[in-house]
Amino acid sequence: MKRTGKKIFFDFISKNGLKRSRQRELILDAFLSTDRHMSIEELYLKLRARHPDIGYSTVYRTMRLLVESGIAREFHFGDGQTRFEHLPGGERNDHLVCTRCNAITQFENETIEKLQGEIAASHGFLIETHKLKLYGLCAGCRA
Amino acid sequence: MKRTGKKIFFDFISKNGLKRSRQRELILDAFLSTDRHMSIEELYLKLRARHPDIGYSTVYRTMRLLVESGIAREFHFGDGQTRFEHLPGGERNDHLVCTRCNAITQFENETIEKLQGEIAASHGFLIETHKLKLYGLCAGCRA
DNA sequence: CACATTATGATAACGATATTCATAATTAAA
DNA sequence: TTTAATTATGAATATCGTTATCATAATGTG
Ligand SMILES: [Mn+2]
Ligand SMILES: [Mn+2]
Ligand SMILES: [Zn+2]
Ligand SMILES: [Zn+2]
Repeated sequence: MKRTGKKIFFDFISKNGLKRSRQRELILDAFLSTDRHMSIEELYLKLRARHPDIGYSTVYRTMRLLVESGIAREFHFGDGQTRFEHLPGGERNDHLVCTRCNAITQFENETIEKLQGEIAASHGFLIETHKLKLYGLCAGCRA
Repeated sequence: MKRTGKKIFFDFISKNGLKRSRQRELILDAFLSTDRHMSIEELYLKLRARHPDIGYSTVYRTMRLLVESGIAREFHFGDGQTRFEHLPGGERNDHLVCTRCNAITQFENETIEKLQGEIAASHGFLIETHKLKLYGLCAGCRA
């Protein structure tokens, strides 16, 4: 039985004495219904199409709550914009980032994960999270 | 016989029809004489102690030139500020970053490097550069 | 030296994000 | 279901790192 993103978020809301709102639910839905790596601006534009009354600030504020509640995670690629991805379904820390078309592909490699742990241990370091980005040209852009 | 950072930079300057200046040399010296990961602000403050006439803009512009000339490299950790490190001595892409005291330790692992290449190849991806950050608590902060 | 060109520093502009504030919506109590 | 306290909202403004503008100064080549 899996706790859906929605449940997690609204549990977080009530646990912290916050209140539900139409906007928060709309933003959450928009975020969950889209593939990873949306920026605030992209979410805002997507929402505004059907709900022109939602404010930019509310998107910012709600995304901050999604991060605090643990169902979203911030990502910083090269451009100035913060992007978000969902955590349910597992952390996605490892990406191929195309420097020409900005395409982003996720990957994961068990051996690398294990080696990261060994390296940290050898420094007495306790890993909380990690990021591995390979920047370059995607197959399409090389052609 | 190694080309010093200074030589590389001023070669770059003349090769591109630019001009030497007292400020550029001071900024370069300040950068080279400090350990990695200085931000613009930190460099500016360090310089201003002895040379109160140097402008913020010039530090920005000069750091951009250092990056273009290949002796410096931008880094974006979590905070809003861009930081720079020297390249002479090899690229340093892999770091342990302490989320409590912000200590940064560099590491490198041959196997991981090799696996990165294999992963990229399997996606038809051409790597230009990469970053691997392990975030967590350093030995000191765990104690 | 002359003079064309680039560099400088102060200031203003910029874009992403955060904060303020008056008003609206939510929630729990009565 | 009303009430009243509390939180949320959207518009506007502020903030912060960074970049652009511009008048003046320094550089360097002939
Ligand atoms: Mn990973
Ligand atoms: Mn590496
Ligand atoms: Zn591409
Ligand atoms: Zn630490």
